[in-house]
Amino acid sequence: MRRNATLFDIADALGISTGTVHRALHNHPGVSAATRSRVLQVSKSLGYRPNLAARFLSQRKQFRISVNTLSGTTSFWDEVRDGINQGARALGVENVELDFRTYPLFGEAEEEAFQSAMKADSNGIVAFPSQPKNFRSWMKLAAKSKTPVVCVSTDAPDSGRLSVVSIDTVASGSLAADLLGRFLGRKGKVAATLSALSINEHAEKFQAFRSTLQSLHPEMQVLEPIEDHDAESEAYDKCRALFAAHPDLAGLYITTEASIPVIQAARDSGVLGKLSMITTDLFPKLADELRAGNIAATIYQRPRTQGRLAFQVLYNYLADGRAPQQQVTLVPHLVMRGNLDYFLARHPMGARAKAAAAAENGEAAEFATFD
Amino acid sequence: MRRNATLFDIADALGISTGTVHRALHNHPGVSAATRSRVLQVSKSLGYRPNLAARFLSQRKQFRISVNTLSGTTSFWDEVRDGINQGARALGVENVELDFRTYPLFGEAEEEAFQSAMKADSNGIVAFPSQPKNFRSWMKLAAKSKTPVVCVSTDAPDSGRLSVVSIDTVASGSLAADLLGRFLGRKGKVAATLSALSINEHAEKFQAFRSTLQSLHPEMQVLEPIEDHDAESEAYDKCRALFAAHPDLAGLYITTEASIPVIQAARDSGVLGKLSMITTDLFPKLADELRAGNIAATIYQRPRTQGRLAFQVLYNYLADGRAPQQQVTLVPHLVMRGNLDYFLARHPMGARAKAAAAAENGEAAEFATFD
DNA sequence: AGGGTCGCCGTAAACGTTCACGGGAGCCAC
DNA sequence: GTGGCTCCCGTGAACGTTTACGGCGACCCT
Repeated sequence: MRRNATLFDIADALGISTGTVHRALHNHPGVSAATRSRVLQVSKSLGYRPNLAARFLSQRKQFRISVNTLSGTTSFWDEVRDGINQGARALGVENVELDFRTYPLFGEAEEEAFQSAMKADSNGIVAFPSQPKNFRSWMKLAAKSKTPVVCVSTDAPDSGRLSVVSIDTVASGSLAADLLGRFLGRKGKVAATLSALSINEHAEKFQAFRSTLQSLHPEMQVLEPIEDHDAESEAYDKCRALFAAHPDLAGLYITTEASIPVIQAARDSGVLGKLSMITTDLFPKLADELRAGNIAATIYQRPRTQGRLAFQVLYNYLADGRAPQQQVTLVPHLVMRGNLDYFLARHPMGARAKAAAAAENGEAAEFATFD
Repeated sequence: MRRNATLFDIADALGISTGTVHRALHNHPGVSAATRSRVLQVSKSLGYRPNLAARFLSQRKQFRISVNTLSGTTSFWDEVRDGINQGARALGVENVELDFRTYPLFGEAEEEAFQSAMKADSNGIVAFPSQPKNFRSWMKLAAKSKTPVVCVSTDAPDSGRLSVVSIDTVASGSLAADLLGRFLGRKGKVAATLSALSINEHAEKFQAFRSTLQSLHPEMQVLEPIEDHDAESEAYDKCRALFAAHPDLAGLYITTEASIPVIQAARDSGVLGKLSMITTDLFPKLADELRAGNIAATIYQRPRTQGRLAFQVLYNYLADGRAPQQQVTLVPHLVMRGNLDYFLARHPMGARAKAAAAAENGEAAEFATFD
């Protein structure tokens, strides 16, 4: 069982010192081209792989990662942060320090968080770009000091971000379409609400929803999308108008977080029972509606997994310099009445209780919250 | 930014040596009860956390983990092994050596793999208990040398295994029930096939399927389960008989891997078009049927994630002594025509091409296969 | 009193990598 | 010939933990 080759093995084979080998392998100055190539040669032939434990111990590098996210009303962002923590803990070596900066949706607090992160010499940032437009200019701050930024949940295209971790919009929209089609017997009129068509993710979801419905269930009719601009009252009003204008509406896909006002509108319009609704995300109020049978299904965007992957992407880049994929997308989970209990047990409220119970038994609570 | 407390800090505070501190913290002999408690006291007050990089470097421990799985016909087990590899690579430090032992479903090769693993001084085993009964006796081998065993995909109750990683059977069965109910307009007759009621997982899935259907869609009728005992011909024959006996059958839930013979039976009986079927797993042939619209949906059991978690559970136990949960269950994914392409891109066949493309761009292929 | 054992503890060398420092060779200029 | 410079390279000390070894009492036995 031969152990891995070390720097010393390479140095020994060439009759040089480990310092030179190290410089050669890392393209540091102070090595002649001839020796460098000989080192690379021998390194490859010995199958050298650096001992990461020794590296971490030696350079004692503490990555400082700033996490800039919303202090949202639902637990979505709590779960994202939880996933980031989880990713950091799963690391084996603890050489990363997380700075959480949270701010409300509106206002300039987002920019302040960015500036504060830069001032604190963060090595990397995980951020939610609430306004992709403005985000571009925040990003210039980070670009100055070559600080990599990974977007989570929403992309900021052409902003120079390192990568983005989000739900696969096409998979979400298409799944919703296929489901609604089968729930409704492949006929009838359906609609969809979204935040704004100007936001890429929402536009893509709707596009996927419509095109899938047209190709798989061509007899169905898709109405024009409804934009609520993240305002509850707008969602409510527009949906009441929708239900009034289309009394024969059979299905509704709510891509936004604000599903409660839509459900309320359906209730007030008296169409709650005869409407098949598919919503997005999962939180207590929505769970109640799901259990009551008022909505058929909800698409869970796995915030915890998003957070965990965002962290891992950023960490791998910082630690190894590995360029990640431009985008990392993941499948959403489908939650219906049938499997609702499974998700509630893993939800922050339920999971906390469960983690406490696990701790009683001396078990690790870590895996209680995997999805 | 004060760094973490070290052994030396503790030793210094007490005027003793690091060796003693180390012995005290690890309950090693050679320390008086008095000093031990003082060490623990100071350690806690300083918030000491061991530097894992230093630990790994020092003890240079190479965990040897044996992975005993099926050489199955579908890609399920390839994906499980892939996930285990992924878990090992994501570790940050490379101190684990994986020994893969694969064997066919029947025969005594499974026992041989166990013996071989013990002979090779494996520190831990990830195994699939193909025959939970016999498994108990294999486990005695492992128990002798206190080798922890984590079951993957199927549990072996009362066998002394450390933990099990599998799909949540209740979530699977209940989801299938809820879906079929809504696909069929909440009425009609449905059936389910499974491998054998004597296998816990299958019994639980069916039980969840039936009880969810009864509670959510009480007007529907569930027939007695069909056991195929993992034999394709038996599945085919019994399903032909089923279709003949119940021409009004509306839905079918196939919990087993062997869905192809069932589909063939439906085709030969001429009921393929009017039957709503939900299957399990995902492989090329099944993808074709899904794309053709012959089955409504399939429940993907996320073998890669199962493998990754099984590895992590075992590793955390070996490295930190953390007792894991008795069972780790995960949600299955729902695959329909709408989101099929997403999964195919991540499947071994598609993923290989994608990984190659990512490598071209200098990107890490690692995240191409996440789910 | 000498020798042996046992319990407690200090010492120091490893593990493999990183990095600051310095030294020698060569070269040019004054 | 002295000084200064650059280019290449060796040296050695860190990083924090583990572990084999040895030492120093205290105690018991003959």
